[in-house]
Amino acid sequence: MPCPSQALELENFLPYRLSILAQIVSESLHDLYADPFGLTVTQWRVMAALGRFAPLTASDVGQRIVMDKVAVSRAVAGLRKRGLVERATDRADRRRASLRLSARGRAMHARIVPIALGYEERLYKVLTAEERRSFDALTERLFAHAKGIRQAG
Amino acid sequence: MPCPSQALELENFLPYRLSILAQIVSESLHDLYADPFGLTVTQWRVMAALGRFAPLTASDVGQRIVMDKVAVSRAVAGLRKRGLVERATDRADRRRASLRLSARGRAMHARIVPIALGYEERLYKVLTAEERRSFDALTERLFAHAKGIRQAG
DNA sequence: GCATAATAGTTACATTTGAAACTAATTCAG
DNA sequence: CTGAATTAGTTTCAAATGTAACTATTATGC
Repeated sequence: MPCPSQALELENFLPYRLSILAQIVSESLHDLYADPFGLTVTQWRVMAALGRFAPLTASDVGQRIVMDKVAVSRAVAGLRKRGLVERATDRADRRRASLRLSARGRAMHARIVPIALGYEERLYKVLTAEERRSFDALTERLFAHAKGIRQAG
Repeated sequence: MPCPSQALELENFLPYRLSILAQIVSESLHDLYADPFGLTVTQWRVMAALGRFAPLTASDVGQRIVMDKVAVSRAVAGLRKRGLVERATDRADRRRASLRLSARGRAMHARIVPIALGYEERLYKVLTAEERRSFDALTERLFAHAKGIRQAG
């Protein structure tokens, strides 16, 4: 074998494995809230961010959920049209506007959260408590490291 | 507290964490091959599948890389236009066509594989060998379980 | 102060993606 | 056999997405 550069075994290749795992989890969860609540994945994430940290500006939301400002803007537009999110222009800096869930938005959020946590719990059932902690710690480290690598180039 | 349904802490929520981890890893890798080779993520995955398992039909490819047939069809069309993939209609069943990398495709594949494996190795450096095995085993179990949950409904 | 640059957010356009309809070939039921 | 049902793969049309341009407002340099 002249050039024994290892073969790429797709099924064992970390980026690929992470991608399909994240995909099936995200789609499974979406199956649970898409139909009853009519939310896209991005809309739900914006609601989740506001449910936890409101009030936030659109930029804050984007930072929290790692989503660019255009995507946030569109998700918020859709949520406002349905009366789920309220916006208040900042008096001091009128470029900014703080966002928060409306009463309706909070009510919907409160109904989705147990569904989301229930799914997560169901998923975690395949791991022991210790494995679960271990997995969380490992993903955390991988994430931090991946960010570092990316910036370093 | 009347309804103590735990709060959803987005930053600790498994589906969310997996999603952003997979995203940054996939994008980082894409940064490495997009510019020099002009491939999309889906095109690269098709090449990787063919590089490892050819010949495959389009359906086979879709199964391997968890991608629907429309996406495979489009990726293959692009790769064929660039002379990276060859198609041969099956004599026995003329609906099918087996796909494989062309000589050019193999050459490009051979140049990308070390880059991809190098990135993976770099990413894994933040884990010990044992942590790495552990992480692989845990993702494998989570993936199998997520598939099971999804089908069960 | 006033022109310039920077920031928050939206809009417009082009590309990508996904769902459904479609074509072509094969299988199956009677 | 013959017509309905299946399967492989492509095309079509609508929706989602990303990039870049744009508006409005605030900060900065001189």
